[in-house]
Amino acid sequence: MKLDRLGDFQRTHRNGDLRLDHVGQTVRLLGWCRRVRNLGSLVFLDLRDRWGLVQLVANEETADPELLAKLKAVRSEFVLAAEGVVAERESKNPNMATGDVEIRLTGLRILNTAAPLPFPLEDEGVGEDLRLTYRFLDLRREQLQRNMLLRSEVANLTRNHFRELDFIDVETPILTKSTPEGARDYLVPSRVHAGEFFALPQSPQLFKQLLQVSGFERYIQICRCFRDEDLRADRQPEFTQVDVEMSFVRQEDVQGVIEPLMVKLAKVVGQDVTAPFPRLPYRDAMEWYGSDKPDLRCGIRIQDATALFAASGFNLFRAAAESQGQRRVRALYFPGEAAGAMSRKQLDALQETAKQMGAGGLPYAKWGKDGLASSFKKFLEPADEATLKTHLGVEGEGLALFAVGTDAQTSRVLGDLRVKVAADLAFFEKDESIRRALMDEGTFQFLWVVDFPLLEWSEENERFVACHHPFTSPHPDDMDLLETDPGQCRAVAYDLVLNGFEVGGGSIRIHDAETQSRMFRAIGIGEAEARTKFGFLLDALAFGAPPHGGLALGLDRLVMLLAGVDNIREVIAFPKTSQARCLMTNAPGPVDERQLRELHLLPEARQTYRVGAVFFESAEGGSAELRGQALQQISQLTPRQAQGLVTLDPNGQILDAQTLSGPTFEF
RNA sequence: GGGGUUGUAGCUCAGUCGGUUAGAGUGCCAGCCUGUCACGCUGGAAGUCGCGGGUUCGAGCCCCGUCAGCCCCGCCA
Repeated sequence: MKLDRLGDFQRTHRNGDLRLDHVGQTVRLLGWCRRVRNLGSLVFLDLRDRWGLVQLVANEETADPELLAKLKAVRSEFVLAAEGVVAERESKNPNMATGDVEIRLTGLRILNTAAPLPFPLEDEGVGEDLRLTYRFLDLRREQLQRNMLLRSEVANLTRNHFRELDFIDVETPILTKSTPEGARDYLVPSRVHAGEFFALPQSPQLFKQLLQVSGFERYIQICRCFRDEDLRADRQPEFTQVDVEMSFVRQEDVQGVIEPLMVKLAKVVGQDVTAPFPRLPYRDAMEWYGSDKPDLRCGIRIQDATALFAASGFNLFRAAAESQGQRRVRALYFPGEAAGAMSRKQLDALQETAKQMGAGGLPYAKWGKDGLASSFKKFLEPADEATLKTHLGVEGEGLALFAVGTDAQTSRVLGDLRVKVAADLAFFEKDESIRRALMDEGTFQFLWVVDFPLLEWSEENERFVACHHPFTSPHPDDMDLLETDPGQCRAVAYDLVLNGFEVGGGSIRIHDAETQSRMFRAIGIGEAEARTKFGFLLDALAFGAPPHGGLALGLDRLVMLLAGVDNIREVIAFPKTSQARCLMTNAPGPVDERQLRELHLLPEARQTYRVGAVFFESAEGGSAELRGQALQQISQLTPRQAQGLVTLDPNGQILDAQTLSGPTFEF
């Protein structure tokens, strides 16, 4: 098909903006054909641009035959420039923003054709591998256009927010140094320095701290970070971080800068949230919610029920009560008729889930229409039941689930079931207030989890490792524990949590060399090692480092939650699959051997040198040093007639040498 | 590294107990159609049943392996 040129065509309006006010005006529009409806001598076409959709029309009576023929040749996703007059429609479409008007065509340019798309843009259920292979088409879909627009809006609001607060945006290196602690690094081989590597940043952590030493006081960067770890629905190997660092601040100061930003961002998607957000110590979060990132849309709390079973006939529970706190009985109580109506089959399914999370079983007590049903009913005297009901706060119907074990075990199981079960029950629960208590869908529940432990014991490394990172300040009240009981030492570290997702994390940093040394010592990094790995940081701390702290927000995850989608790929233009591939570009891919050699990742190939007493040169390149070696070899081999072919391996070892007869001038 | 799940026409899917020529909707192509807007009607083309092997008289279906997508555990300072 012969294409038209854009030429001097100038767009006069955005397609989505046209209204009855425009009737009578001649307009020039650009965009893609969403669909043609050809009724024979009357043809409709929906033209889409970034701002909306408008209907074009032409008919046999009024339109130029050539124009009509051209219009009929248009297929979905052709790129068009259209000129026409805005007219009120004969039959209006109330489902369309521009549904009152249409454009009576007076001119049409086909700027480009389009092959039939591999998948329909309207369809929601298209396979994700296909969508990722043709991501440029996928991004034409309304949902992704909306998501990318939202993301852009969030980034702009964020920049403006920090700009108003006098933060400075500083770029930090992408080619940087591998950090020994934490996630696996993506490595970049250095061509100039054989055998050495850059690492892509997991975060600009040290740089932003050094910028505080430099005196910038308030730093912000929206930057890409990289972690070579396995993916999840909310985790990509490269991701964007809103990176913040401030001098002369306490934890509350950092939080006080972030909270109003969250209020603004929530507002973009019509959510009213109020600052300050609740602060929840890590210990309470684990005790009440079994998670360090609790979803507070669910109001149910884990309760300790150990003491109730001190004299129980149920051995499992009594043994825990007698374990002196080593093991406990903890419970979740879900009120409501939906909970009381849980079937045996559903409870069995829950038990399976619990077992997969490492629980031995899932004892339950259910108060339904027919009274009490329980997996340990035979051990429950009427008096015990009454105590249990009082303790758990049972009124009317409901379901209690129990877990027995160490705190870590029971937290994990109950923390997970808390949200899962509550969400399921809320779906069926008829009582509005109970439903809200179970799961208040459609709200944003921010909170800060604070007072994280500074260190945790790593079985793998047989030493303590930093929970957050090794630059996190110990809690001032716990400073002595660093040496006496490191596991109990709290950190001045805080996570921002939204609806069960960690959307940010930060800490007050260590700003004096002595504390930093104590920290390194606590995690088994010796003085020499600290010097090699973090020498520049230790130096910096020695030259007037101000007290400082900050935080990083996961922009992708935040936008995901704002967009109300359950996958981070939906808010990233060109994401990787869960196997860390790009299906569109097929990255990562193999590279030429030549490239590998340049990067010193493959040994240099064997090389044959033509050498002679008068001059020598390489036949196919080779290395200058080895040419000299080849010459030496041939002169030893044939002292009088030093000319020939010498093949050396990359280390200069002779693989083959032969003399050539006669003078060497013919080279 | 481990577990689960999916893979059939361009797309979304159905496919019974292992049994004749693997179907539907949609998209695509052609024709008709003056008020459509998921236009309608008629006709047509379209398949390496992810790939490889095995069992069987016979495999889309059963078995083994493998690849890819998705979810989870480990991992993610």
